[in-house]
Amino acid sequence: MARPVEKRKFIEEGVVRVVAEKGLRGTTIQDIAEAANVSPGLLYRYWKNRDDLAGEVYRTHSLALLGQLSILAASEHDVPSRLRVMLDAFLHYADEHPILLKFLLLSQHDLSHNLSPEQNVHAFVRRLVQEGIAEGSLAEMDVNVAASMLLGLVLQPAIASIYGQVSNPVLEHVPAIMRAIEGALGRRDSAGRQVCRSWQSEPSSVAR
Amino acid sequence: MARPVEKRKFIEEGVVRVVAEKGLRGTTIQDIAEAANVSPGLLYRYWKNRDDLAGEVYRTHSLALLGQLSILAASEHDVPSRLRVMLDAFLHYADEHPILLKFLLLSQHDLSHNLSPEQNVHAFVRRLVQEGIAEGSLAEMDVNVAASMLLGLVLQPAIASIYGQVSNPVLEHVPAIMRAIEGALGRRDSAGRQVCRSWQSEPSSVAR
DNA sequence: TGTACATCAGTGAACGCGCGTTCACTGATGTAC
DNA sequence: TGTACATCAGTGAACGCGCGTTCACTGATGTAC
Repeated sequence: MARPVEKRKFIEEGVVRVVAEKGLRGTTIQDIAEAANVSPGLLYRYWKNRDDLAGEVYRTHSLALLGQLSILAASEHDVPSRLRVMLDAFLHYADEHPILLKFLLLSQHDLSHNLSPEQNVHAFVRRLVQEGIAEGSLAEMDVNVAASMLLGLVLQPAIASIYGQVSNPVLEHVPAIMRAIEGALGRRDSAGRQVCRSWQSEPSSVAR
Repeated sequence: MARPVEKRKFIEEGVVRVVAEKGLRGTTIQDIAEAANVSPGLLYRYWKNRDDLAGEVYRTHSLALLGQLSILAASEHDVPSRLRVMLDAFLHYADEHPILLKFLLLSQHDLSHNLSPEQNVHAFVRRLVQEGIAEGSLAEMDVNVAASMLLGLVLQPAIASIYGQVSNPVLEHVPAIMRAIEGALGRRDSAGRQVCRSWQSEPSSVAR
């Protein structure tokens, strides 16, 4: 047992599982070591302490997810289409990696300081809302309120699915959530009809 | 220093402040004792331990808030009106008791087992959605998904305001959030026009 | 190919601090007579 | 009204367990010659 084995990854995977279950402050070094099948001492070869470990893992997965969503968004040409591909990818992620998502959502308060202000989720969504208002697909309103509502509309169903309050796979609820987003934020004319045609179009390429 | 002083209440208030800041597992008995200006030992006269104390306080405030919202809802005769008075009261609460709300939201994962299943927030909102669909003011859709979206639409702006991402007072955003709720969940006819008139009416009695 | 040594991922016993919890004690107030 | 005693909210020193962290050690693999 030496060079060939990479137990570092076991630890990175273990901490996600334990923290998702017990919360960061509720998990001990022993818990992590046991979950990773590793001696407690090994942790300190790679990280300064538990917060350092959890922070790095949180940062890595957050940026990976946000980066993936950014790339998908960049290939679409209006905000409704971007929202659709991102929603699709996010709920796909929620179905595939429920424990990882639980880790990310539960640890936000303790670990989000590991992300720089520009990497902040709220700021990311706000930029999207600003673009939507500028291009005329979203109704004019307070961008911060709109961003938080959009976030809530997407995150809460994902959270509910983690707690078994919503049926799996969540991916099946994309159409319902997409309609709700359109209704909540989409621009309408004085007769109450939707203004931007791209809300209706089918997804161009759905990642499954 | 004896009978006349009721330090029990200092502790109940102190634990809210500290847990809102550090999270339940991150706060020590010492922290609570200091915040309440009380000796650590006193805690054990009234509660079995920290979780017992926090659980009781969580339960009390959750039920008080939910009870208050229920009473307000009961005096309105359709779901849109009920949603409006509840939204108004909830955001008023968020403005008046931001630390208490932070405590309740942050401790959900650790403490919500202190509420019985019927006292669960998701179940509460789901019942409301079911009524709305039955009376025709809400569009027909999966009640669990609808309940979680409704919750997200309201909770996320409140959370954002706690973190300073949305301007205070949040109460000012009631009209914007109400419009979003209507758009996201309200029933529409085939022409896309709203069906239920009560979405438009002004609040009957706004608690300020 | 064999030998001697270096490297370094990984171990786990040991340490000591910080924390939750206990409990003998204090002293102000209430009460009996 | 005064005295003696009971009550009980509140204290804080002391204890001991559990936890984070350290570090001397192991042994498999790599490398030099």
